[in-house]
Parts: sequence; C-alpha cells; structure tokens
Amino acid sequence: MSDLLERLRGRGWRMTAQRRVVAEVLDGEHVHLTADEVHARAVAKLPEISRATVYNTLGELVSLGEVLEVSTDQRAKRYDPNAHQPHHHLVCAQCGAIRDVHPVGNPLADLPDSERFGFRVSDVEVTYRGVCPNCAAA
Amino acid sequence: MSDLLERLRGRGWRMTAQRRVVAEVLDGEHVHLTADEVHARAVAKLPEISRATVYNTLGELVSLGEVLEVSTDQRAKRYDPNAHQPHHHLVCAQCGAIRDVHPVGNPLADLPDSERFGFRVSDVEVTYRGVCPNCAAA
DNA sequence: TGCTTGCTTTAGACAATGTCTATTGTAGGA
DNA sequence: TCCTACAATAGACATTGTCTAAAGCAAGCA
Repeated sequence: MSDLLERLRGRGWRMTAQRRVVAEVLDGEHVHLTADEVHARAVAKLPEISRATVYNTLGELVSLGEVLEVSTDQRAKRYDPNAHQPHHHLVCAQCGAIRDVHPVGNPLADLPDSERFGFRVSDVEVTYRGVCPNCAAA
Repeated sequence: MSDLLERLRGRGWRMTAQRRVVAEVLDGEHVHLTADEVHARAVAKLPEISRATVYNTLGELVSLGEVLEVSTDQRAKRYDPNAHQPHHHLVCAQCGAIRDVHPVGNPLADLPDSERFGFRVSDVEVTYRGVCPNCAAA
C-alpha cells in the first residue's frame, strides 16, 4: 500500500496520519469494507480519527480513482481498493460475503444497439448472487 | 394492473384501498420509483395513506415476487413492476433515468467455475451506465 | 529552525432513507 | 350484522451519509 501513498503524495496530496491510516485499512485482496467498518478499524489504529474524516478520505480516494465504490446490497456503500484491475463481484445472499470475480466475455458487447435507447453506454457492472460454501454447509 | 390485483387476491391478500393505490402507482413500463415517490403519488390518490403502509406494501409485493427491488444508485431503492420478464437496467449517469434492457447472452454462463469460489451461483444483475440522449444534448 | 498559509480534521448538527411499535381501523367470513 | 385477525396509522427510532464552523497541522519558505 505504500505504492498508493507514494502515488497520492505525487499528486499533491498532503499526507496526514489520518489519511495514512485509512489507506492502510483498505489494503488487501477481496477487501470490501463499509465506511463504518473502515472507521472502526481506523479508530483502532488512531483513536481520535473522526467519522467525517473517514468519509472525506474515502470520497477523495474514489475521486482519484484509487478505490472503487460498490453497492452490493442496498445498505451501505462498500469500498474496494482493487481499482486497477477491472472486475465484478460475487455476493453471498445470506452472509453478504463478497469476492472479486473476472467473468469471460464482455457484457458491454452483449447490449444490442436496439436496446441502448440512444444512450452512450460506457460502463457495466455485474453482480453475481449465490450462496457461499460456509452458508451452504450451515 | 388489475391482473396483479387479481393474482394477489387469489393468494389471500386482503384487499384495501391503500394496497390498491400502491399497485396502481406501480403500473407501467420502465417504471422505477423510489419508495418516497410511490408514497407521494399514492398520497395524491388517497391523502391519508401513511409512509409505513407504503413501505410495508412494497415489501410485501417484493416478497410475493410481483415487484423487483433495484438499486441503481446508492441512494434509495427503486421498485420495478416488470418482475415477470427477466431484464437488466441501463442508467443515465447524469440524470438517473432508467430503462429496462435485454442483453443477448447469459452472463451466468460467463463465470467460470474457477471464479466461483465454491459459491452456488443462482442469479446475476447487470447494470449498464452511460449518458442518455437528453443529457448528451444538453 | 521557526513562521505562515491554506489545506485538513474535528464534533456534532442535520438530512435522507428505512424500520419498528403500540394503537386504531377494517375486510371478509360466520 | 358481528367478530376477529390482519392492516393502517403516527411518530419515535435507527442507519448511513453530509455539512459547517472552529481548531489543528503539513509543508514550503525565510
């Protein structure tokens, strides 16, 4: 994640303890935390960090394209640090577990012109739903 | 939409003025209202209907499979009465307009076993994003 | 090193969306 | 027509996110 910090510094981001902590919390594979979860983990590392700062920082990371915002349920948004490799999501309908997945094919090509209603279509988001091994066993 | 009312009555749904009004509001093609919008339109027809009743009724319609819940933005859920024909959505990134679309192909088949992480995958939701003709012209 | 400046953080109020509860109302069958 | 169980109501409450005004501090510069 120090790559990320370097990139951000290079873009003129003022480095603060709070921002460093948020970036650290978001490190890893298959990480999809809500803002509140990010806040909870950030507080564990830096007790005086405020909720507003976490929201601000997440918003900035999204604007900079370093983190993706995904809404796999209709509750809180989740933040996905795996922004540099295009991917979709597979969600457990029971426990909410999320995995990054890479389907074959290009869904954008699967939308015929006749189904585009004159839109300039630029992006597609695919969410698979199912039951994870843990929940299936239970 | 009287089809819907008939089906519901057949399932033992107790018919009330409130439920009829909610069902009427949801009639049509490319209808994707938020709960609040449904409430506003319902109030226009039946001023004393309460917010809780609208939420309850929408929830019941979703449970019965008569209406789909879609979250195309991360704000309010939207309710789609077109539940009996599988489809996906195309959303304008600027104004939020939504169209029902029917891509060719089956995205479920595009997810290799190696990308299923042991999940039993049963469903897929595809959201296309772009700019609608109106917004492109502006 | 020690200013200075403007960006950043903070606490908490506020807003939007959704859920729950206790009470009152009523649809539909006996 | 009456009863009873289901439905509707008002409003409190919960969750998630946004905004504001004041205080703090990173980083450039003397």
